Amino acid sequence: MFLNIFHFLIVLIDNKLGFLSGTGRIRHTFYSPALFRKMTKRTRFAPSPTGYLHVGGARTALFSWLHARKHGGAFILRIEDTDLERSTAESVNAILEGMTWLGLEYDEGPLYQTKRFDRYNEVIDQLMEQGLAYRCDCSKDRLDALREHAMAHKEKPRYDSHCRNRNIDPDTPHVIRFRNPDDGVVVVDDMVRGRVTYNNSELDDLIIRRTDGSPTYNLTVVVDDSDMNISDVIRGDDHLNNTPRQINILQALNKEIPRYAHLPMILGDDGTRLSKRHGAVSVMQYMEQGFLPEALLNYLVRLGWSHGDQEIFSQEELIQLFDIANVNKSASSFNTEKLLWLNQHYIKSADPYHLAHLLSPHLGRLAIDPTEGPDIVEVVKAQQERANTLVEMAEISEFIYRDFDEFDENAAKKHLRPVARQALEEMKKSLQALTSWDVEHLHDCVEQVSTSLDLKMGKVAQPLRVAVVGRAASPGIDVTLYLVGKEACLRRIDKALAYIEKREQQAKA
RNA sequence: GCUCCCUUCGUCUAGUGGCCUAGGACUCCGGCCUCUCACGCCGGCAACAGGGGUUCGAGUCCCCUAGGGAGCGCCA
Repeated sequence: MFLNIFHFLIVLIDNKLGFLSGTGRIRHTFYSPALFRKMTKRTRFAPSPTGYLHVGGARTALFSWLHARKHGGAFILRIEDTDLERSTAESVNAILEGMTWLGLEYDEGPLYQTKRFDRYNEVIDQLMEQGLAYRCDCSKDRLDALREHAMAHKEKPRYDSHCRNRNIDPDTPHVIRFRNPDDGVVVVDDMVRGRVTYNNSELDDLIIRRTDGSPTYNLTVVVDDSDMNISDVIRGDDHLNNTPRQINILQALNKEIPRYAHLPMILGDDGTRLSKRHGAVSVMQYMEQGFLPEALLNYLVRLGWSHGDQEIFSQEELIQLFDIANVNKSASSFNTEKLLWLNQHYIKSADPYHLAHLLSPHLGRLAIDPTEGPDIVEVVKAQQERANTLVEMAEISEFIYRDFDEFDENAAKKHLRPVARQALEEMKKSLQALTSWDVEHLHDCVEQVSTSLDLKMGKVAQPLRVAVVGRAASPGIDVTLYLVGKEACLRRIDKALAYIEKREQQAKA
């Protein structure tokens, strides 16, 4: 019953997302001739929907996607949801959202494993018939005892094949185990790790069907990769040790062995395993924090991969230059500082119109309505070189849209002093008289006041800046005045003059 | 514990036996530019985990040690 409800939900989500996301749902049915499939590279990303898309998963997806794109192949998304307890529809949603934001479009999928139980059972039955799998009714207690005993004797815990020839009654509760070869070796010829050899004596008879009848990971992965004609399996290196078992199952099934590439993991900035305490781990958190997808992608691709000394890559360059063979073997630590630098780079070089579109929601979060102010594109142009993130850009642009409450203490102390009063008063007069409020005239205006008072431009511009912005940093003074607008400028200069006045009174008292 | 994997500046990396006096990037520190903040430009600090071999020659090949990671589930 639970299973059925679950299926129903998945189908619902599937349909809904297809409608919502729009991307990545093109089905390349023309690939169907099996022969043609074998000739083209087919990669997949196969997350289990038990949480959001984190940066490690995103990089795995990226490498897989690049490998497929580079070779003109197909990139397939498969949802590994056989763990009915932990899989959720929200997670599926979050993963698809993350991939869409990053622009990792898939050619086929999302395919759900929960929809393929019949096929897994078919394969398991086939293995049973061929004597390559068997029923086992060993109790949890027995298995635990086995494990404890092995550990105590400094051995690797292995199932002892106790039920191999016991012919257990199909009607009693049981699991099904794969009969692993007893001797010989399995060689994994990995595209990044090189040749890794395992002794079959290290492996045991793993469970492929649970007591409740559901198939387990190592079986489903093998069946799916094979059925979907995956030519290159690119995944995290936590799966390296599963690979020999999977190869053995594939061989028992008489199926072709795909090429493997096991990617090193991504660690937090302190060198320990990435977790929530490292701040942002979900790719959507990066969106919320004002990162551009191209920056995150560029950062992620350089984690473990390089092309000489090149740091900046366009998507086209990546597809052209990426080579899975150049991927490092060792784990790397996530460094937010460098990501910020890349983000700034992409903000700097982005099209202002495009950026304006992305900035709007971040202004919205500060309860600013971008239409109640100057052209947002002008704001973006003015701030493009001084923001590391869109969040920062919104924050440093707040003064354009509304009056600040207090002057920044240090800035006011330094620039809003009695000596600045004359400059501010002159500026006020001059601005009041100005008929065309544009950058050029505003620039002339500040310059003229400086000259007439025989002051360096900084002596006028800085007090003026603090008066109008509230703090000591902003775009060029002319652009700043222009964006704030005449009315607000005059109002704020008055406020600054009042501040100076008050300060003078206090000094006397 | 056992099996497998990994190890170049703080971080990401270049390096495929002589091009290495170990290069680039981020960070940091100086300086220039400048109306501020940024941007940009110039300069600086900083690494081959340790020990044995092989070789005329080792960051690069081999072995050992140390450190780190993963797997050893009726999780994926």
